[in-house]
Amino acid sequence: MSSKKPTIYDVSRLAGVSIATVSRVLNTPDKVNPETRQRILEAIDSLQFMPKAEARARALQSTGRIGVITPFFTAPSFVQRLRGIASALGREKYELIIYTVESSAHLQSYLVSLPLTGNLDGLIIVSLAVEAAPMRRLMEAGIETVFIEFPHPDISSVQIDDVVGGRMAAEHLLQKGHTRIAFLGDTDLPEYAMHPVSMRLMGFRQAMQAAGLQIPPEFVRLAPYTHEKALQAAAELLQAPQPPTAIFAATDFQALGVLKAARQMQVKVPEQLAIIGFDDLDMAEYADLTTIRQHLDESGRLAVELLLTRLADPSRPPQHIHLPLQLIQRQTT
Amino acid sequence: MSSKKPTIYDVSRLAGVSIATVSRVLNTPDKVNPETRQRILEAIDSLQFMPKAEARARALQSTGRIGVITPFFTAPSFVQRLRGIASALGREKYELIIYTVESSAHLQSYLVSLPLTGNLDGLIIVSLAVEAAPMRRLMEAGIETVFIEFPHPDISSVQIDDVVGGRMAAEHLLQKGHTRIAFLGDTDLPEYAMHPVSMRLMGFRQAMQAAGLQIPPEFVRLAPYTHEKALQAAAELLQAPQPPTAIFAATDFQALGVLKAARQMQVKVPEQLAIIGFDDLDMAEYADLTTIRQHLDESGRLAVELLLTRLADPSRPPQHIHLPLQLIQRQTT
DNA sequence: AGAAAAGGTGAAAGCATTTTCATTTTATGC
DNA sequence: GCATAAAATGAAAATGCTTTCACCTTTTCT
Repeated sequence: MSSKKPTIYDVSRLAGVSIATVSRVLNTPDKVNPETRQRILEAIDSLQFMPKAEARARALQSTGRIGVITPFFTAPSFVQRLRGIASALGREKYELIIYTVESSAHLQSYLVSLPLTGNLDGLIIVSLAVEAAPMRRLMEAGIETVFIEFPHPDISSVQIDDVVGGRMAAEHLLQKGHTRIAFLGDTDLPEYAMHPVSMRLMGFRQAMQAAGLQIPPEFVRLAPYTHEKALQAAAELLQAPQPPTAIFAATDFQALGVLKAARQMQVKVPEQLAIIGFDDLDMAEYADLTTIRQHLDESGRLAVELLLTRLADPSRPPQHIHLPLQLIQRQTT
Repeated sequence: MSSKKPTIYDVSRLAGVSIATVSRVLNTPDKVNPETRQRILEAIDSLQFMPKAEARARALQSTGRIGVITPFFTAPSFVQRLRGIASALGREKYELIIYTVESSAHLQSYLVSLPLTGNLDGLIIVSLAVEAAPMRRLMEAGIETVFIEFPHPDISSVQIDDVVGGRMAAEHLLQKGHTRIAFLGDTDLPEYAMHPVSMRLMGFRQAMQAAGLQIPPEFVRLAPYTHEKALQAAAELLQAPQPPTAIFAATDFQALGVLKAARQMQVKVPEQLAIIGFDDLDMAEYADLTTIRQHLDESGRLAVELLLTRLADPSRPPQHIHLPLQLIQRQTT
């Protein structure tokens, strides 16, 4: 019932001595009279007293803590990464602490305080750009760090090549005979986060160029990362006088919006409109969406493994894992 | 060179500010002028200043840690709850620590160690059954606890009434004129976790009974929690000589499998087959699935609020919030 | 322009414990 | 007995940090 944590003062009061004596019982027991000591020990027991700060400091010192800094996870792709991380960390003796970031200032504040007061053994930073100075502090504080989706020469990372992915998607559509291909990306590019979508667009552009094709400017659409907006953008594309015959959506989540638009407009997929996504979310399989798989779960798992390796043996050099991309052909192309 | 460990005072002197400002740079960096902050950070770097965990713990009365114990989150519903929790906790000064549980023993081990070494201020336990003894220990350790989906008189909780939800789903289908209604639930009922699906089935049964209808035994199907298995179970139902005209899937995730089966078998939804799900996951909206919304994000958010309220004022009595369910009518019924 | 709100900062009051130092009590030697 | 060393204890200072409060600047609004 009484949830108040007892302090050394409570003990001293109960035992009828000063706090100094209580402290001595704890630290230098032989310096206090056996009878007094006994009385104080009883008081300690009956109050369930535990010198908290110390216990905490000690616990935090050695106990393994691994932090994950991630953009606030509305996007399913972050969730799937997190799932990979959690599953890899599951049986380890490490605690998993989640820091969600929702603004650049927020990220900065974490980067300032975590190395110093975070008590972390390791840190995984997902899809966020970190500047040189905070990074140096991280390293000096002895926190092993792994980036996901952010390359840095001195820090281990797990990356995918979004440019190649964009190219793969485009080449797949080209190979199916499409020439009028539109691109749908998202606009949610907070300045503090990576924006892989731009890279995918770049790859898409490269492939189109290589095939000698122009992309009409109105075929490159950006919409906020919601189903409705994606749906709306797709609808506008399809209502144009010369609509595209294929759409490359830079994220599966948006591809689903496109699919829904096609359904609503009675546009047959893939006959009248081919759709390809990117990510291979869980839902992509359900929706039979052709997509570029980037194995999100795996990226999280690998990040944890990189971290654990380095924690076990800090002399190991940083590694940079490039996760392969894979075209998953389903029903929408 | 200099042997003494630098303290916050050294930093403040070097940076020409008060110790308060240095402390703020560490704890609430956005509350200090960028230029000042920069100067202080430089001082910190040049002195290799490292705040002492013990002193910090002392000044900081609360440890600022909130744990979440959740079954290992493959299921999207857990993820959405977690999202609610993370978002509610976002700006608070609490750390969010995730403990994923994958077996009964695992859960027990957490319940044993967390009260002692966890250093937690609060704990949210999601969809897990906790016995009396471990719970007592939790309370004695002074860890405020909130349950999601597990009722207990002395502990705050956020619950939904799955029986009512099952009834709502059934009544909706009945009202649409269906009489041959099948039920599809999942079989993943680890002994340590709650199994709301059984409750939903119970509600479903009640409503059918109230309408004077029998449920043929073969119309109650259980399948593992994957798309494929749900799809397969649905296919079997639909291939029966007298197939159901409606299916109530106990989770949206499985409802999507049913939808896919219908699509593959060219069964028209909702004309030939009505489908209703449960949860209202993000995907439900995309799939235009009629479902019972249980507002998963909200349940996480509420749990955090309950916890914070009690942490702020432990004398507040435990609350039990019953989250209302809501029928979301979309295109599949 | 002046008033009100917001932003930034330092002085000082905690926080729970250890440690120093002075004081009281007890034991010891002659 | 009586000084005197030794032992036991408490008051208070110190620890290194956070946080509140009040004050002083800016900015914003009217």
